[in-house]
Amino acid sequence: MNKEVKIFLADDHPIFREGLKKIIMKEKDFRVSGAAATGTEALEFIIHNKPDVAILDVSMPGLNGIEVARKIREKEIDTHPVILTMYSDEEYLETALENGVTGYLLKESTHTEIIDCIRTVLNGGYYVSKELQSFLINGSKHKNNKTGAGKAIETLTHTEKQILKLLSQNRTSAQIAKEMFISFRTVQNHRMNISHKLGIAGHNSLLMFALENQEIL
Amino acid sequence: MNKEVKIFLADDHPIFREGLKKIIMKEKDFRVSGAAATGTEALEFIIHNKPDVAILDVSMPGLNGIEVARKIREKEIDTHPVILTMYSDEEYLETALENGVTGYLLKESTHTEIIDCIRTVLNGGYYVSKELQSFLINGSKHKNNKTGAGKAIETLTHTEKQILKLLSQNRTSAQIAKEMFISFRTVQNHRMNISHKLGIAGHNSLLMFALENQEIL
DNA sequence: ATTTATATGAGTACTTATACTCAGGCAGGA
DNA sequence: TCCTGCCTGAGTATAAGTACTCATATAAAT
Repeated sequence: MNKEVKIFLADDHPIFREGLKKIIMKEKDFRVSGAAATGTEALEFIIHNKPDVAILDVSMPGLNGIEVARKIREKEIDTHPVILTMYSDEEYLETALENGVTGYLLKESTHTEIIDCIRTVLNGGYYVSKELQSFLINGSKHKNNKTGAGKAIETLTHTEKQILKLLSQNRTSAQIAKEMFISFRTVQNHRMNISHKLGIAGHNSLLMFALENQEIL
Repeated sequence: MNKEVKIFLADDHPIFREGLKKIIMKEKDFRVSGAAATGTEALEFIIHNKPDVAILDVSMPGLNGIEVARKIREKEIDTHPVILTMYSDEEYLETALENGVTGYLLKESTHTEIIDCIRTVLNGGYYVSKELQSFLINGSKHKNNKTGAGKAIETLTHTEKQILKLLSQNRTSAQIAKEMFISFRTVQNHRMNISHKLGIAGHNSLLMFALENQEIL
């Protein structure tokens, strides 16, 4: 592993680029081989220079970081894309993972986390920032939907859709049970089944889904 | 003018602090005399060390950058506060200027802009990032949609609004506590206080409110 | 006829949110 | 100085959701 690791940076904030560069250059075997402020520039550089790792901001002019990652995979370039973002947004993470991203960092990350992440993806592993790991638990296992929530909804049965609809009106399981003349345990079971079908998990995540999709239920 | 200029940095993102530090240290007469990740730490350092310039992030745990600036003026400390923020938000700029801020930079700023800004405020001048200067000229106010909820929201304190905002991103109390460096019991207390102020009660009702009003938080 | 999907119900454990209570610290105003 | 508002933290109790397990019944599909 004594070869020098080429790392590329893309972020539209000059200060951030400087900070990242400084952190990376503290590692003796790492080298910053280039930097860009837009997704388009980034992709061009990556295609021509094939760095080992590309650290990509999500919000950039032109292509965003996730789109750059997708292009990297489409063109079968041997560069590990690492996403670096301000927000701990579940949806971004999922989309990123679906597009071949193997490292996902928040800008709150410490030096150690950044270096850990780079080394992990270099070794072929996945690295997701601690704050986001709760989202990950079910996300990568099954389900490749989420690009079209509508598709996933179609796999739900009539009863399940009915429960989702009532959920979106902020009813509790007990209230739904009463309205549907079934046990509240049955409602809970349906909720779990729905969550599994949709590939979601965690507190309130089903409620959030119901709210976001209430017009197509 | 041959005295060394002491500059202090406050930002909760380690990468950003590194980047800023690097940019500032390229100037021979500038020195980074300290850095902090929270507003409270920042204020303490500024009081004790009285740097010439304090570069303050807006969104930080504890006090935010603008609050730190206000404290600096209240305590009549001879430090020039410079606000550094992600968002080109008119309201923030106004509040900042009202609180004695003489420099207002966006995180998109280039090296040159940052250095220019520091030199300008050192000379007693005002520096506002180009992207924001339009707001200064036509001091227009196109806000205030008092939808009833809007009025209630205005009675909330800054901390309460921050918690509501995080809630709207589907964070749990424990996650919010971690992000704000406070106990999750305190978060729960804030949630109860918010509910009382807004006149709402019951499971998920606060989450629902946060979701419905997330764009005006 | 066996499998499969669906609907129903329950046991158990754990996490999270709501709803009270109380209290200390700190800053600003009357 | 006292009072008030805000932030902080905790004790206790209850309600609700999540996450697994298991079981039964029925209808449709193979």
